[in-house]
Amino acid sequence: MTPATQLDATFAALADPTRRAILARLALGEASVTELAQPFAMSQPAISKHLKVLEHAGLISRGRDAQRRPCRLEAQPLAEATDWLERYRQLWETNFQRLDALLEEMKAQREAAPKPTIDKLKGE
Amino acid sequence: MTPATQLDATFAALADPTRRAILARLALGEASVTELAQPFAMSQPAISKHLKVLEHAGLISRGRDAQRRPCRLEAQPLAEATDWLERYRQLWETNFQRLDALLEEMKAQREAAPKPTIDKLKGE
DNA sequence: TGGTTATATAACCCAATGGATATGTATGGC
DNA sequence: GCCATACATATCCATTGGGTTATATAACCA
Repeated sequence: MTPATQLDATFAALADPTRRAILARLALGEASVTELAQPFAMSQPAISKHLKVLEHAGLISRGRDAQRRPCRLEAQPLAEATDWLERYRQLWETNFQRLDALLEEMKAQREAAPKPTIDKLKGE
Repeated sequence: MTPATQLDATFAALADPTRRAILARLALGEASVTELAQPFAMSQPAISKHLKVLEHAGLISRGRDAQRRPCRLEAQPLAEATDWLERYRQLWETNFQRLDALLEEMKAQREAAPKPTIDKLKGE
């Protein structure tokens, strides 16, 4: 899977509150499908579908214990998603600093050339 | 918007590669719709739709400069998403340590009671 | 005023998603 | 072998999502 596709799958999987709740539950330890389904007002097949999505995204893996198929959290895709977010959050912060610097600069020569764009954006 | 709904919108917005690319571009500084559309083999309305999704998720905001509607990255939802991910990644790590401890314990008394589940999961 | 540029909206298409119910399959206990 | 348990798969349905083209709106320019 290409990195972009992996991120697609990871973020798409995380976009559903049921699936995030399942991951939250799995962060406390492995659990069977029935155990995972219990808190939700939803059919068991619906949960199985969600688990399939999570498994396809690599966010969980599953074992076998008699009839049970215990699910377990896999952290690597979460780490990749975090990395992506962190990277752009940092870029944004530096950009924000640059913007602030720009505003300072403009303030110094305010009368010479008014530029409404930045001021407007800054105010929002 | 409830926190869960906000996370829904944020992760759903991030699940599309075009939208992630737009955010990456905006991390370098604000840009107009046309500028954002230029790198993509996609119609302008398609980009406008993506921007609407990003704006609805609070990931961007928009100003006005004559006909242009400059877009600007908004970092707060990114921060919230990062927080969510970090929280569960950390929980998972502690859980992983507990699992390792459990494996040690089982190893010590291996002959008494074989439990295939954990071994299988560990191997994947 | 009329034209050009930048962007938004409308209407439509098709594929994917999230849910349901019904049924199939695998495993263990008796 | 038979039944129960745990889960998966099949099918269906309504909604959403990402794309298109065509058209409307908004702001500047001559």
